[in-house]
Amino acid sequence: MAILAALSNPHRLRIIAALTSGGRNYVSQLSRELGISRPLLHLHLQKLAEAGLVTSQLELSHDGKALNFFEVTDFGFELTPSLIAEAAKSLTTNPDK
Amino acid sequence: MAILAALSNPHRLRIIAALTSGGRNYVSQLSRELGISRPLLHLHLQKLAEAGLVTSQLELSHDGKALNFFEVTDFGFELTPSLIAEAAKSLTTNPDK
DNA sequence: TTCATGTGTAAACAATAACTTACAGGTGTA
DNA sequence: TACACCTGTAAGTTATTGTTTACACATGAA
Repeated sequence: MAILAALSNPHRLRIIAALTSGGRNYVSQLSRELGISRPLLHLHLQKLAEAGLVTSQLELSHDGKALNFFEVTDFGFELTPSLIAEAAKSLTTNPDK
Repeated sequence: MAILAALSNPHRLRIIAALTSGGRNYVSQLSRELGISRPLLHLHLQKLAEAGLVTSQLELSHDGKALNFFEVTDFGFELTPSLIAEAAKSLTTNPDK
């Protein structure tokens, strides 16, 4: 559910695409490549991370800057009516929001 | 993309679940079973139909009422980083919204 | 005719999500 | 010190969704 919500946004799809094709990257660099503001990218990365679609690890560059690298987890989900029906059961009992 | 957006809503997941488990159903009846108002259900069904996840066909009941039956299409999608990366290409060239 | 059923949709409002701007802090180099 | 990078986040605004209420119309039965 959180995964579907995370993927229902053009920016976030492009973020995953960029990280998939170009490999891991840090926030500021990625924001330049995608042409979206850093705070906005930060927010989207946050949602993707909450959904477990990306992970981050803070690293120190050679010149001492702290860079937060993101990369996609190699997830795999299948979307079929029956699987959705199964997943939807957790909605009635567990009011997600 | 429209598919992902359509699935990123609790109501719509429950609609698919209900139609998958209980088979085809018409709007008013479904709204009673799910406990959501008919206009609201109508709107959600509309979005699901636009995404191609459900189809509808108008039928006449024995007593002459026009009933609009909905059923799920047996779709199947796989969600992986590379498939998303591929799908995201159509976003840059084709501004969906 | 009136009532109960079914259909659809427009309009107004409420709740979320998206986005920008602005701030606060860190390091290394000139 | 001042600048150029990097990080994060809070606040305010705009845009998008979701939701309700109310309308309009059609059919069969009482």
